[in-house]
Amino acid sequence: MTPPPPPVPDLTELPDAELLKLDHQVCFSLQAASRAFGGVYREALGDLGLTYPQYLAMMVLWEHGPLPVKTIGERLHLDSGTLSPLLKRLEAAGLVRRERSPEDERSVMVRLTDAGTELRERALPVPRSILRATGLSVQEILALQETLGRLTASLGRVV
Amino acid sequence: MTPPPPPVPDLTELPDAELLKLDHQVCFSLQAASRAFGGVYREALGDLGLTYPQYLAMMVLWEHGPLPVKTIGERLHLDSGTLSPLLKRLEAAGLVRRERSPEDERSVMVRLTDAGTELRERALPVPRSILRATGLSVQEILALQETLGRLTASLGRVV
DNA sequence: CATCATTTAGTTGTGCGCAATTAAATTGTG
DNA sequence: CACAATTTAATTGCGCACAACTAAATGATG
Repeated sequence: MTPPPPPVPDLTELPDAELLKLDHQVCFSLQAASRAFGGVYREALGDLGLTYPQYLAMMVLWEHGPLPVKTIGERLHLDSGTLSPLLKRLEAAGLVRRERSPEDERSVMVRLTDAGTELRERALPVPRSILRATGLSVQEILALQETLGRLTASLGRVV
Repeated sequence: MTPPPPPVPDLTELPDAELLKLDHQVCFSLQAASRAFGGVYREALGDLGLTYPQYLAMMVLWEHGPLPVKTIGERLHLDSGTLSPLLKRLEAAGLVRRERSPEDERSVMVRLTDAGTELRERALPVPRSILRATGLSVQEILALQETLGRLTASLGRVV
């Protein structure tokens, strides 16, 4: 990928103008990729009637079974301000039910309905088509995720 | 869409169930990093009274001078549905003026006010602090950008 | 030149993402 | 036990992203 390690500039040596460009590019690249993913997912998930964040929430439930809102939020790094309306929409679509936990009345358990469980079958082929659309090899994807993980940790906003 | 020899990633060996796990979603890593950037930018730009998308728009104007809305949108891959209210907010903040072009009355020219031009000085140290916050080396950043660029191109949603 | 198509912004509506606040239940402590 | 602190969701408000639509100006065509 980058076989020859040429004179590698340190951040402290670069002029502001250069940093401005670099900064612009890296954040912009990130958002552009994120937005491109959004478009592909919108197409892939349109038939299922899910948005991408809704799909993420469904995946957590498919994988782990009934969970309180808090746990879903931890898995997705989302707070109740985002999740509450999202889960309400999933409930309105008949995919989940929300009911307060008997043992702890603060907590709201979210569980799949039959329709929500069955939707998993139709969602199974989605990841493969998405990954194929990236044009990246498995190794590249893993390397990318590793870098992004470190980046996110450094930026320190795990929420 | 991709007539040239498709460099098919080696995904065929992994079972669907494995792919469907949250941990294997590149997109999730990407969005997490993107949101983490948002948080850091929010802190860095708070003093300037700018959001990150507003900062991007200001950067385009700082770099290129007065531009029609359409051109700003092309630079940032944003449409009028996003830009119109954003530019209105910048105008309300006294940073830009918007006036219809005399030679083409359809087009709206956006130009910096004095306050908008002067804001650039206060924005200059932002990129360095952002890049430092990433914890990545310059070569890692360049490699990341390269991968993200290919990714975005493959996903094919440049706008 | 009259009409239709295209271009350019704006508007509306939906759905995040997040900060700040509120309300209720639970826990901890004197 | 009483009361303060904490936990858990929900709500409100703001801004962005995008689709779908509208309105106005311009360009193209017969």
